[in-house]
Amino acid sequence: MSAAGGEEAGVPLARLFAMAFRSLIDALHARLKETDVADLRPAYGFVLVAARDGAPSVNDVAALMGTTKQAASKLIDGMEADGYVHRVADAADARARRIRLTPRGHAALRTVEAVYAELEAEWARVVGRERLEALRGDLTAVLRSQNGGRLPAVRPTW
Amino acid sequence: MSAAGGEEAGVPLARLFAMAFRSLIDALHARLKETDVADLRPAYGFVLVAARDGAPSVNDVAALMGTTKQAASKLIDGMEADGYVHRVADAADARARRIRLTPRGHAALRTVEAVYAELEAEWARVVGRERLEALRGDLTAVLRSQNGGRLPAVRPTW
DNA sequence: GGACGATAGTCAACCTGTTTGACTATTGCG
DNA sequence: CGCAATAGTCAAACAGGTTGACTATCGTCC
Repeated sequence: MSAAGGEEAGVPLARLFAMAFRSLIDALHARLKETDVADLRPAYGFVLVAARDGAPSVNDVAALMGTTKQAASKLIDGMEADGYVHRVADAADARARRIRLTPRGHAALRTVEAVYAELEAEWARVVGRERLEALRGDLTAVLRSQNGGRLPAVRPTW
Repeated sequence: MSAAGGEEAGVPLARLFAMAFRSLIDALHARLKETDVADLRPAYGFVLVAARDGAPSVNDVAALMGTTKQAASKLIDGMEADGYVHRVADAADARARRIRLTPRGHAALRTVEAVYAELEAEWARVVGRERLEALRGDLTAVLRSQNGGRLPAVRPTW
């Protein structure tokens, strides 16, 4: 008797989300293993995207990830050591340091996005593009509605 | 179409899943804080449900969670110490030990299910019951199709 | 009916990532 | 100015997980 059995009735959404997340992240990093960004850790991708869209501070990263700023700082330390980002002084606030992508970071982002796009395409092949976008829209709507219009932090509380 | 770089343009599904999972788990445990099962750790719920549906072995739990059997054993140690489950000998295999719910485990499961049902109901209130079930069905379909018909492990690889 | 590889589980050591707590430097505001 | 609030770091402790080694039992093949 398998512990993964008894699945016919509605599987709890929490479990589905956990599996879906893990599934995507695992597949992504499995494929990245064969590229020049094989050392990418799971959390890196989120920071890379954030750094493309803006120039997040340590606190921004902490808020994005849902950790303390100390943990965010260490995460950035790692990414900096791996050459993906670097810290730059904030022109307007001498306390703050902003994260910027290095050339390697830009390249990594492009690779990640290409591979990730494939993964979503494979999902679309199963349920159809339309349902996939409905799913994205519904999820976004619920998360925003429960969070004052903003999106919550990403890191699973485990 | 909204301004470039905004979040309205497709948020990556991986991120949405991560946020959705965290959101549900956080809300669940926030509400459980005020019950008699305040010491429930995030992973416990999955094991409780598995132990309701069957009598999982340590290896079953490891497969369900996506960890090593050592980690699963430790998890069960904790649940046993907290009085939620206990290990019983397997009638057919002297090597195996099966997990069973204690009375407290059953009570906890009932509480968790009641609170969790509320959470899903709140989701349904935003997107509608129908779309929620479509979402559940689509997710289940994709995960199964990519996993030889079975559902994959739950624990996020982080 | 033994021998042997495979399987279930545990123990112990270690590793990684996160938190808690304390501290410095800068900012904004009364 | 004076001072609370904010941005960030350092350091120690912790939690949960992994790797590796080991025991006991099972199943199979001869």
